[in-house]
Amino acid sequence: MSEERYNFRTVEEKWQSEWEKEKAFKTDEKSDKPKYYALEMFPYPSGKIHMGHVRNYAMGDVVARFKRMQGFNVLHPMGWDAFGLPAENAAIKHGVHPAKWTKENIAAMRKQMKKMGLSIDWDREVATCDADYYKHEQRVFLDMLKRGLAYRKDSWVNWDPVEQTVLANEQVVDGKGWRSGAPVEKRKLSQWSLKITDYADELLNELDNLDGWPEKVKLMQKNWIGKSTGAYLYFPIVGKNETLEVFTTRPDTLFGASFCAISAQHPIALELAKTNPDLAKFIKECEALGTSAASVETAEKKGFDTGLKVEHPFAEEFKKLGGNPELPLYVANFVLMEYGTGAIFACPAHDQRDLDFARKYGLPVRVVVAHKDEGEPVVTDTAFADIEDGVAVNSAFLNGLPTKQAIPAMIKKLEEIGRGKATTQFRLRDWGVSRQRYWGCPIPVVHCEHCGIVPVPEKDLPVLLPEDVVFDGNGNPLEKHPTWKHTVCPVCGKPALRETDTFDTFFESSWYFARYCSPTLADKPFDKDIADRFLPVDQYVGGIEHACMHLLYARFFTKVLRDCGYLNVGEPFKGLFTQGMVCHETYKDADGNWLFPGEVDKKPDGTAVKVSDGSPVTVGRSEKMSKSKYNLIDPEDILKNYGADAARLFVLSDTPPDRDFEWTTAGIDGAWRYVNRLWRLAQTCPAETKKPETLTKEADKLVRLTHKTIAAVTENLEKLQFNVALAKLRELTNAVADMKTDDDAGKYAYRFAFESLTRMLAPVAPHACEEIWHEVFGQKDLIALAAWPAADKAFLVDDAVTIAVQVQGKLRGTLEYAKDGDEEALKQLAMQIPAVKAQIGDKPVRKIIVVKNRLVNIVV
RNA sequence: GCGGAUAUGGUGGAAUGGUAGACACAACAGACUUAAAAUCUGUUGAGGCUUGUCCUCGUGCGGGUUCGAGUCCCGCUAUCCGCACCA
Repeated sequence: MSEERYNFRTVEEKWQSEWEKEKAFKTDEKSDKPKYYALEMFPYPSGKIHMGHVRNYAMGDVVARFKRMQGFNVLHPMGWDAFGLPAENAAIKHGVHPAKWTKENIAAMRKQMKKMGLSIDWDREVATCDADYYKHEQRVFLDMLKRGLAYRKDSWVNWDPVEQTVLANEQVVDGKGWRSGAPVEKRKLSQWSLKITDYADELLNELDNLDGWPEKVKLMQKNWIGKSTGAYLYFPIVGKNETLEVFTTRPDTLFGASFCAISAQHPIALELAKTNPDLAKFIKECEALGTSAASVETAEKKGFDTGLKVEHPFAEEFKKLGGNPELPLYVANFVLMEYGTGAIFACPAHDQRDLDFARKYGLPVRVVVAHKDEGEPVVTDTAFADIEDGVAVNSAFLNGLPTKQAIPAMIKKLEEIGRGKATTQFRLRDWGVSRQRYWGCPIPVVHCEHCGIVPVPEKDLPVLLPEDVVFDGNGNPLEKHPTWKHTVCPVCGKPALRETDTFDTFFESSWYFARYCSPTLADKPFDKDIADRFLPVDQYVGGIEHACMHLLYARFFTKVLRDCGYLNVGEPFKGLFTQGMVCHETYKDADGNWLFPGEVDKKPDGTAVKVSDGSPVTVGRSEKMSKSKYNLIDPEDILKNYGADAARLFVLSDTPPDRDFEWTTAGIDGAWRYVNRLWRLAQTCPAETKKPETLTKEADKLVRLTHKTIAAVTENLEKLQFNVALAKLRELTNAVADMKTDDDAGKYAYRFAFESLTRMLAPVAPHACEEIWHEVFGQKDLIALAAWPAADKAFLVDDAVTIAVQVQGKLRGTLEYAKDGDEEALKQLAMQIPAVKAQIGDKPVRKIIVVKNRLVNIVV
């Protein structure tokens, strides 16, 4: 206590080992306290934690510690999303085995995370690449197979013809393989899919019950599921005994049809390409875009006229309206095979994409929807796609019908003549879980020539990954393994082949939150009773980038687990919070090369120079920290030089947690100074003083402020408004520092306020607060397990309030007035303010609006 | 392209439709010091003059609703996130 400077290194180390020794954060499954499950999205073990992790885990840890102090039995676990591509890339590049690479990365990251002082029950740690973990999901997969939820389906993949390997979307750069540089091809593979679409309605409907989720995420999931009602339409192909089936949400625009278009992967296109080399070439061109929807839809719209014609379902009427009932059929690069039927009919006047395409290829544009008030639109470069205020025109039997009635009217007519039928379509597609990769969970089935696909019997689980594999960047290492895939059929006993695909890593992350409930249970994924007690997760914290895929897959998986009898809950995450990214300024030297922050010396005027030679540096805007832009700050350095408390304080201060956060040196310096200031205030904290009969005015003010701060901070933390909570705590800190301690009232108030402050800061800066708790307040037990302070309501309201006085809604003065005081007298007082009088002048007062205890507004 | 979000001083941001700028950073001035660091005190949205308990303007841009709009509504612009094999 004699040290002037706070030594965070010894203090942080001391309490971290103390917490570990005491098993302070171990979750007692038998506790009768109410449970609280706090969870952050588990990390991929890349080898080092980054600032995004620091921000994420700081938030989750504050929630966990806050709830623990509020008396909850908190479950706060951590683990590793340990399968995935980077380990395999490292194996190809550096020759290190994925298992070894992953294990070492986990050890390094665990060490860093422990230095953050997170209140985690490390006894529950899981790594998804352990057979003890993945064997359970093999069993769940067999359940899915039994229930018909897992099935084989042809899917398109990016194929690198040089590496003979399937590429991930991120491995396709400008239509070429990132290592080989060869133009990618699309290949159709028979792969495992899960019927998430069976659950589409439930996934959609239950969003309404997820009150603890941000509206934006629920909206994104709703749009991702994309339930839309519309119709299938049938267009006979002229001169052939075939019919083109299309899906549309706007059958009411059928009389505006201009052409039909099919995807480059549509069976008709593939068939025609066999005898048409130009079309084959065009399809190749489309394939070079890869399989990602974004690249397909942002590419310049291109088409290829197949020469085929399709017949309009209402050929007679269409002819009478001046249309040519034989519509050209194009292959178009923007039509997705995965959605609907892979074929569309195009109405350029009322769909922007169709219009762009029609203009390019000189196809007709027929207006068939008018605005109900403004009449027929003039379509030049902008399609009129409004459905709220549209009315059908130039459309035979639909004329005059508002769009919303025209749609069902058209469907009814189509059904009558057998040229279409109503349907509900989901944008959501079944979840393709097959990956042609080594570093993943083996899919537990056997392909037998005689018996077909045979599940591996439960007694033979787990199907283990072989360790002796070769990584040369060519093909799937599992497929190429000399012996591994050769086995015998569990049914007939004849030689058979193992499935060499592994699971998508989203499979592991879809149920890890349940595994934490029973992390070491050998014969089952988790104990049903314990899972039912601790699930759903009360507060889940992670990045917004997972809004659709991970969060939807986890919801789906939970429902499947429920239906297979593993647990009773149907939704995994009761509360969800999505934090923003961590950003930093970017720097480039005169030659345009990126520079690390450490290579740059910033001047007070905002300009910057290179440390090495003083040459000028261009300061770019703040962007998401990334390796490619060199704008990284290593948490390791920060923890070493400033300590965990300062780092945690900084990432939670100033910026709302859901927004992007800008890392600055000034900011971390400021947080570090605050920890030191707290320490100095601790040094001057008076010894325990009996509460005097009456408090001085100043002491009373501080006590009141303390209670108000407790109330505000409690509310802010419940809402995860860490930045606002910390601002309030700063205010209280300033008030404590201003408190004179030359009388007993002052001594009492100081100590009371400072003790409350210490408790409230404990979740954010746990080490410093623990030290103060023991050294200044002489406590024997941990502050981590102490009680959260309670605000006394009697101190929350003041006798006098400040009333704003406005004229015409503009502030002209303020008044101190008794709380809930007489309104008539208040009005008179307000009128007496000179500035108010001056504003009113000789204008008559029309009315006076009084908002109780807040303001008076005089309208003249 | 489609879907989702964001925009307030020099900077990060605060603000149940009711006193815009809390809290912090930076900057400037002062105290302490041989000096620096640290610390403490003060000033700090812009403009104006009559320097006041003053006036005008001000929350990305253009409109609207209201006694009153950063907040609600309509239309833009810019930036960010996701788009199904990165996790």
